[in-house]
Amino acid sequence: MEQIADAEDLAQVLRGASLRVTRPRVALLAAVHDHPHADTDTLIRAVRVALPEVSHQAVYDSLHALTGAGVLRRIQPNGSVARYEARIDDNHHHLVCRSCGAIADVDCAVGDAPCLTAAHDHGFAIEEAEVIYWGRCPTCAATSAPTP
Amino acid sequence: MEQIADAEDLAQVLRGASLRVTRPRVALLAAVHDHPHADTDTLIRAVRVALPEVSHQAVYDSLHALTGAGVLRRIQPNGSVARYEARIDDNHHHLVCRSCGAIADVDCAVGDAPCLTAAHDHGFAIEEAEVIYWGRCPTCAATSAPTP
DNA sequence: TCACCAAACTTGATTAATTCAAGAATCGCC
DNA sequence: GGCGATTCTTGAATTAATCAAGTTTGGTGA
Repeated sequence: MEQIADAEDLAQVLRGASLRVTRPRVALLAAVHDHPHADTDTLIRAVRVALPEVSHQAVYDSLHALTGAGVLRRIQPNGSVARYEARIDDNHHHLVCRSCGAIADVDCAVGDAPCLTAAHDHGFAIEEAEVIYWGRCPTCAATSAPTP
Repeated sequence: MEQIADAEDLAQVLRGASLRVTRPRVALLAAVHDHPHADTDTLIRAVRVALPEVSHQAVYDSLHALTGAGVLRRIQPNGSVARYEARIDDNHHHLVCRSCGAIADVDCAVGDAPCLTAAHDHGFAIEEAEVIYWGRCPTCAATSAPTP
């Protein structure tokens, strides 16, 4: 549970996004940095280590505010609950383990804004491509079970 | 609400996947063919047009069975509920509208099993790549609102 | 430094999607 | 046609997330 960035840095991130700096938000940002790809429940618990009295609603509100401002990114692989990550402005994608649900980051192979060209865009104005690689993490791949 | 494939064809699909052929399952398969990318609630309603007495649980069970057998594919773009599609064995991806949630299919630009090479796989055994293109559908793009 | 006010937070209830569980009905095989 | 396992019905329970009303707090301008 180490603090990767100090409170003042995180406050700057919030100010930079025109968001008010509150204790719950700073604690939440720290929690997301500490627990990449964590779900909401994990984040609530992590925030409460620093601020025991924070309500779950404050965390939900903050997650929405920070996600809306582009400070956090929400991801939600197929049967999973919502998870959040401190979004760096790179264009990275995710590896998800079918067995244990572990998530890892992968840089995009093609470039900075790749995959943005679909074969046939049906008239859609495409803004972003999200890629999820499904497979088995090293630990689960080593386990006997061939395919769960 | 036209039947795209007749009941016997759908029954064959089920038998081919070693699944028992039941009225709810056949009706569900037909419903998924008729309503591509529909959510569970829509499918329950569609199934009940043909079989009014079907329980929601039967639909949930059938969706799990057919998804597990590879006859259907479950997709769930970021804040959306689960949606299902009759999975043809091609490797196609999805266009999702950020405004209205509309989903369209896109063939994969790169080939049959593309994108399967990530820059750095972290030791994962990658089996499949899922791509979601986020943007705005023609209708929503035409609407004044620049970004919702 | 102080006071104000909108934004953010607390508290507590509510919704929506999905799952769990026990017993009845049905499918496929013999 | 009858048997046994699977599937379906019924109804309750869980979980994630949202809604709503009232209180507190951060930031701005006096």
